[in-house]
Amino acid sequence: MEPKYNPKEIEGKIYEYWQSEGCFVVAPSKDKKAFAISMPPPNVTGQLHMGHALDQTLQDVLIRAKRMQGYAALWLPGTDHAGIATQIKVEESLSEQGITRQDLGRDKFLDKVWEWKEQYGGRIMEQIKRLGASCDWSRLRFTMDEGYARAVRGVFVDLYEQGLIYRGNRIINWCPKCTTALSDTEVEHTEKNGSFWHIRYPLEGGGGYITVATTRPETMLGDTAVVVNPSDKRYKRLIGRNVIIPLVERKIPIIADEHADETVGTGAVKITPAHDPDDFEVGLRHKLEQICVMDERGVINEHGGKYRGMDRYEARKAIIQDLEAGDFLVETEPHVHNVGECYRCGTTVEPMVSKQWFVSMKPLAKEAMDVVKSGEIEFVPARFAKTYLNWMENVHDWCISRQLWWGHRIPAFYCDECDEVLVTREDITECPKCGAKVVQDEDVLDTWFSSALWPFATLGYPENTPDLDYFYPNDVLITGYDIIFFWVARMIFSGLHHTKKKPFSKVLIHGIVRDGAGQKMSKSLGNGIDPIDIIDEYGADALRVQLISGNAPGNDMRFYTSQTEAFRNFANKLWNASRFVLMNMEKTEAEGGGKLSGDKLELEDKWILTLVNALAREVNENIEKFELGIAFSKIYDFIWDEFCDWYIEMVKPRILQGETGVFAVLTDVLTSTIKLLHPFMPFITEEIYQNVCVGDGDKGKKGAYGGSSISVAEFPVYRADWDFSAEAERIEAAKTAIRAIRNMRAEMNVPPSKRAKVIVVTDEKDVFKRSFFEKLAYAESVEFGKSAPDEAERYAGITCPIAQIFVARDDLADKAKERERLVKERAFLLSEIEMFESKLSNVVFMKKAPPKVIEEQRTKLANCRNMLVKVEEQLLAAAMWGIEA
RNA sequence: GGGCGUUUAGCUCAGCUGGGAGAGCAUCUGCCUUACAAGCAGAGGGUCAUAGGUUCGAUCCCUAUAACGCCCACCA
Repeated sequence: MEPKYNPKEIEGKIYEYWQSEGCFVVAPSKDKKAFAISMPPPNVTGQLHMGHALDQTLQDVLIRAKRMQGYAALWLPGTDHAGIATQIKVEESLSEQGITRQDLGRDKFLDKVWEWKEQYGGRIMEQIKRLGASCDWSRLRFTMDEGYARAVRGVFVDLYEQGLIYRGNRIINWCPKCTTALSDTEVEHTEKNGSFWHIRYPLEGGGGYITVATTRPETMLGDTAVVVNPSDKRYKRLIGRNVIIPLVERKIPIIADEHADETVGTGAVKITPAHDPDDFEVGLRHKLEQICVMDERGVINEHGGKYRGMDRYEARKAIIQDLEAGDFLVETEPHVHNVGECYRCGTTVEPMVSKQWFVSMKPLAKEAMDVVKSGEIEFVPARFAKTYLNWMENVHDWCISRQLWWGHRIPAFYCDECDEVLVTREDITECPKCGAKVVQDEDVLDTWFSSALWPFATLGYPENTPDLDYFYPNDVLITGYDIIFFWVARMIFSGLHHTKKKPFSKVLIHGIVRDGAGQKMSKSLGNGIDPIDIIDEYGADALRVQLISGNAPGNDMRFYTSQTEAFRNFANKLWNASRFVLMNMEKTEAEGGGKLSGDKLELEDKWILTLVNALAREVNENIEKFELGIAFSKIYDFIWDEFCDWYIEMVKPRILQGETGVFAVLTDVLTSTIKLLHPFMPFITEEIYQNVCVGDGDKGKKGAYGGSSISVAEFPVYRADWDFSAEAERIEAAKTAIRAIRNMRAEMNVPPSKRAKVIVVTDEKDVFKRSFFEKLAYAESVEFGKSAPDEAERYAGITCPIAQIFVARDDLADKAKERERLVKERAFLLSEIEMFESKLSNVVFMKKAPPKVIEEQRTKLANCRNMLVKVEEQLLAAAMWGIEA
């Protein structure tokens, strides 16, 4: 093993080893319980970003832990065709050659997209492998592969036949750049500074004006009414009269509707049913005409008179100029309002009436809410259930048709002759009713319509396959809070409706990864950090644990490479500890991994075994609660602080003396520890396992990846027979003593090279081993005594729980510093004592506090008092030998 | 207009169901102590946002306030 851990050298070959051993391939098994996670499918042509890395890591930690715990653990990977995103990408690349998709035509364009998919489709999966993801790659799926497409089509037909999918002319969000309809979730709202234009609409036949206010004057081209509130006294007499739209010169009525709010604007609202969701509703109530004034690119159409051919913003400018010129513009008021933007391209969305396909949400939403309310599906952290329910409560019908070419084509066929609409599982060419030719709907389905089926369509649905039976419902879904509505919600109602089962039991939600300045990482800002670069430099393990550490569930986190470095260092620490064990084992030809027998164990062995044992228990508990970061930090602390800094140092003298039995403990502890760590840091733990952990299970040849992998080893659990709490406490006392000596020496600036005689006064000699002080506390020699040494002035005294330590101070330090230390110590003890005393003399505390707490306080008080006595003795002695106290 | 989150050491953040606050980085001091300088040993640094309340006891529970951030919503 090299002195420095070099992840780059080993990660690739380890991943290959796992794959060749088939460590991640899983099948239904009678002997095992299933545990299944479906990977949120990334965009097929996308590239790995930090958000994925976080998401993948969480899933991998869980699935690896479950695999080791003996579950048939399935992590099913796959990619999403990502309709708009992919189509835009391919169109962009074509436009570099000056080609549009229309030039190519639908079929040829789709060929190009498939080519594109073939070219880039494997990229992100390869990147996910770099992270160490333990997916069952034999089950890789794609949302447009053959079986999946059948599932999607079947579901569409089912919903249609059940009356839950309908086609209708309704107002939808339209992206003029992507030239497609969008669902509500695909629109992002941003606050923008705009204007509120007050415009005079002259009354028909003269007699004045009614002033309306609007933020989008260009829509006046499609106005079909002005509404006022029926109780608005200002306008009561005008209800029923007509106004003439300025510039347009069209006559429209003034009507009464509650929609108008007296307190907003002028209290009179112009109504454009074809271009505003509110107005659309008003229009329906009053049977108003819908005049669509824009084409699919947001350009004014033939209904716009002289403005025809202008882009919507050009038209707005021109209209305002003309209004001003015609003295129709009363006022221009600055106004902040929310503008909807396309989540893919950022273009301002245009509400438009259009014929689209919709999923009827109300009937589906009820069950989807019940299952969360009852706790059958549990969100972690729980607060996201509220977010989910709130959304589901107010959900609108879901517009699922997209005017794109890349995606699942809507399986609806229209008859040329009899206008029959046919929604079918198989393609048809002629109308079964009249025999005329039929044409298929041009549109495709919302990508999210197909990804909503992911947990079951990937397992064979609609066929009732053994896989579906065994791995469905999934156990956990892991994803970011930003796609709860897009995906999680839709999977829940889709799963419930189509399979009659919930798709998963728990939803683990995480936040997003931001850059060091707290900014969202994005391509346009150029502040993204490429996970692959990080892996290249620091290793996948370091990246993984960084991503799951130091942040509360569901919260966002910031990414600092200084953190990655810290975890890289941790990997190196573990590496070197393992190297130490291995090197010494080879040197002494000791056998590791032998059976541990309790009667041969030293105190410190029992101590460390007790700690690993407790660690195993806690890590299991934390993982069960999805507290992965907490679990990891416990392992981290154990390895670095307890195992490396204390245990290994404690046993070094034994190794030097040629004791070989200690290697059984060393390898046992190391093996348990790296098993616990493996889900978090899979690569380094495998490498160590293969090199050091001889004798574990059916391990093959050392260093050759010959035998079984740690990834399928048994996960450590708590064992009552390895719990030596009493002995462990003794070692803590020894540690305290050693720390106290170090502390004193440091305060007096004594270099480690200056060794000093140590006298230990204690009743428990075996706790305070000579070698501990020699190795860990720079002792020159160690003596045990029954009481303080005679020439007290030649020693610095340190008071600890079950011992008093005297360090020969002849050459160590000046007396003034020593006195200072004692005085400080005394002051500290006095303040502690005062605090405990006041607590214990509080009658209400004594009456109400739990006995355990009272006992604790008492013990602490007693300890402090004992120590105070010793400290004062020393101060007294100091006074006797002439140091002012 | 609703809902949610955050506020803890110089920086970034932990702190699981209340019993006197931790990590990493940074800073300071001393060490190349044969696993590791990507290291070892020590140190400094916090009235846990503010004001009330519950409690024997509050960083933790309740109420209000402030600042910042996020999500949802058809206010022209």
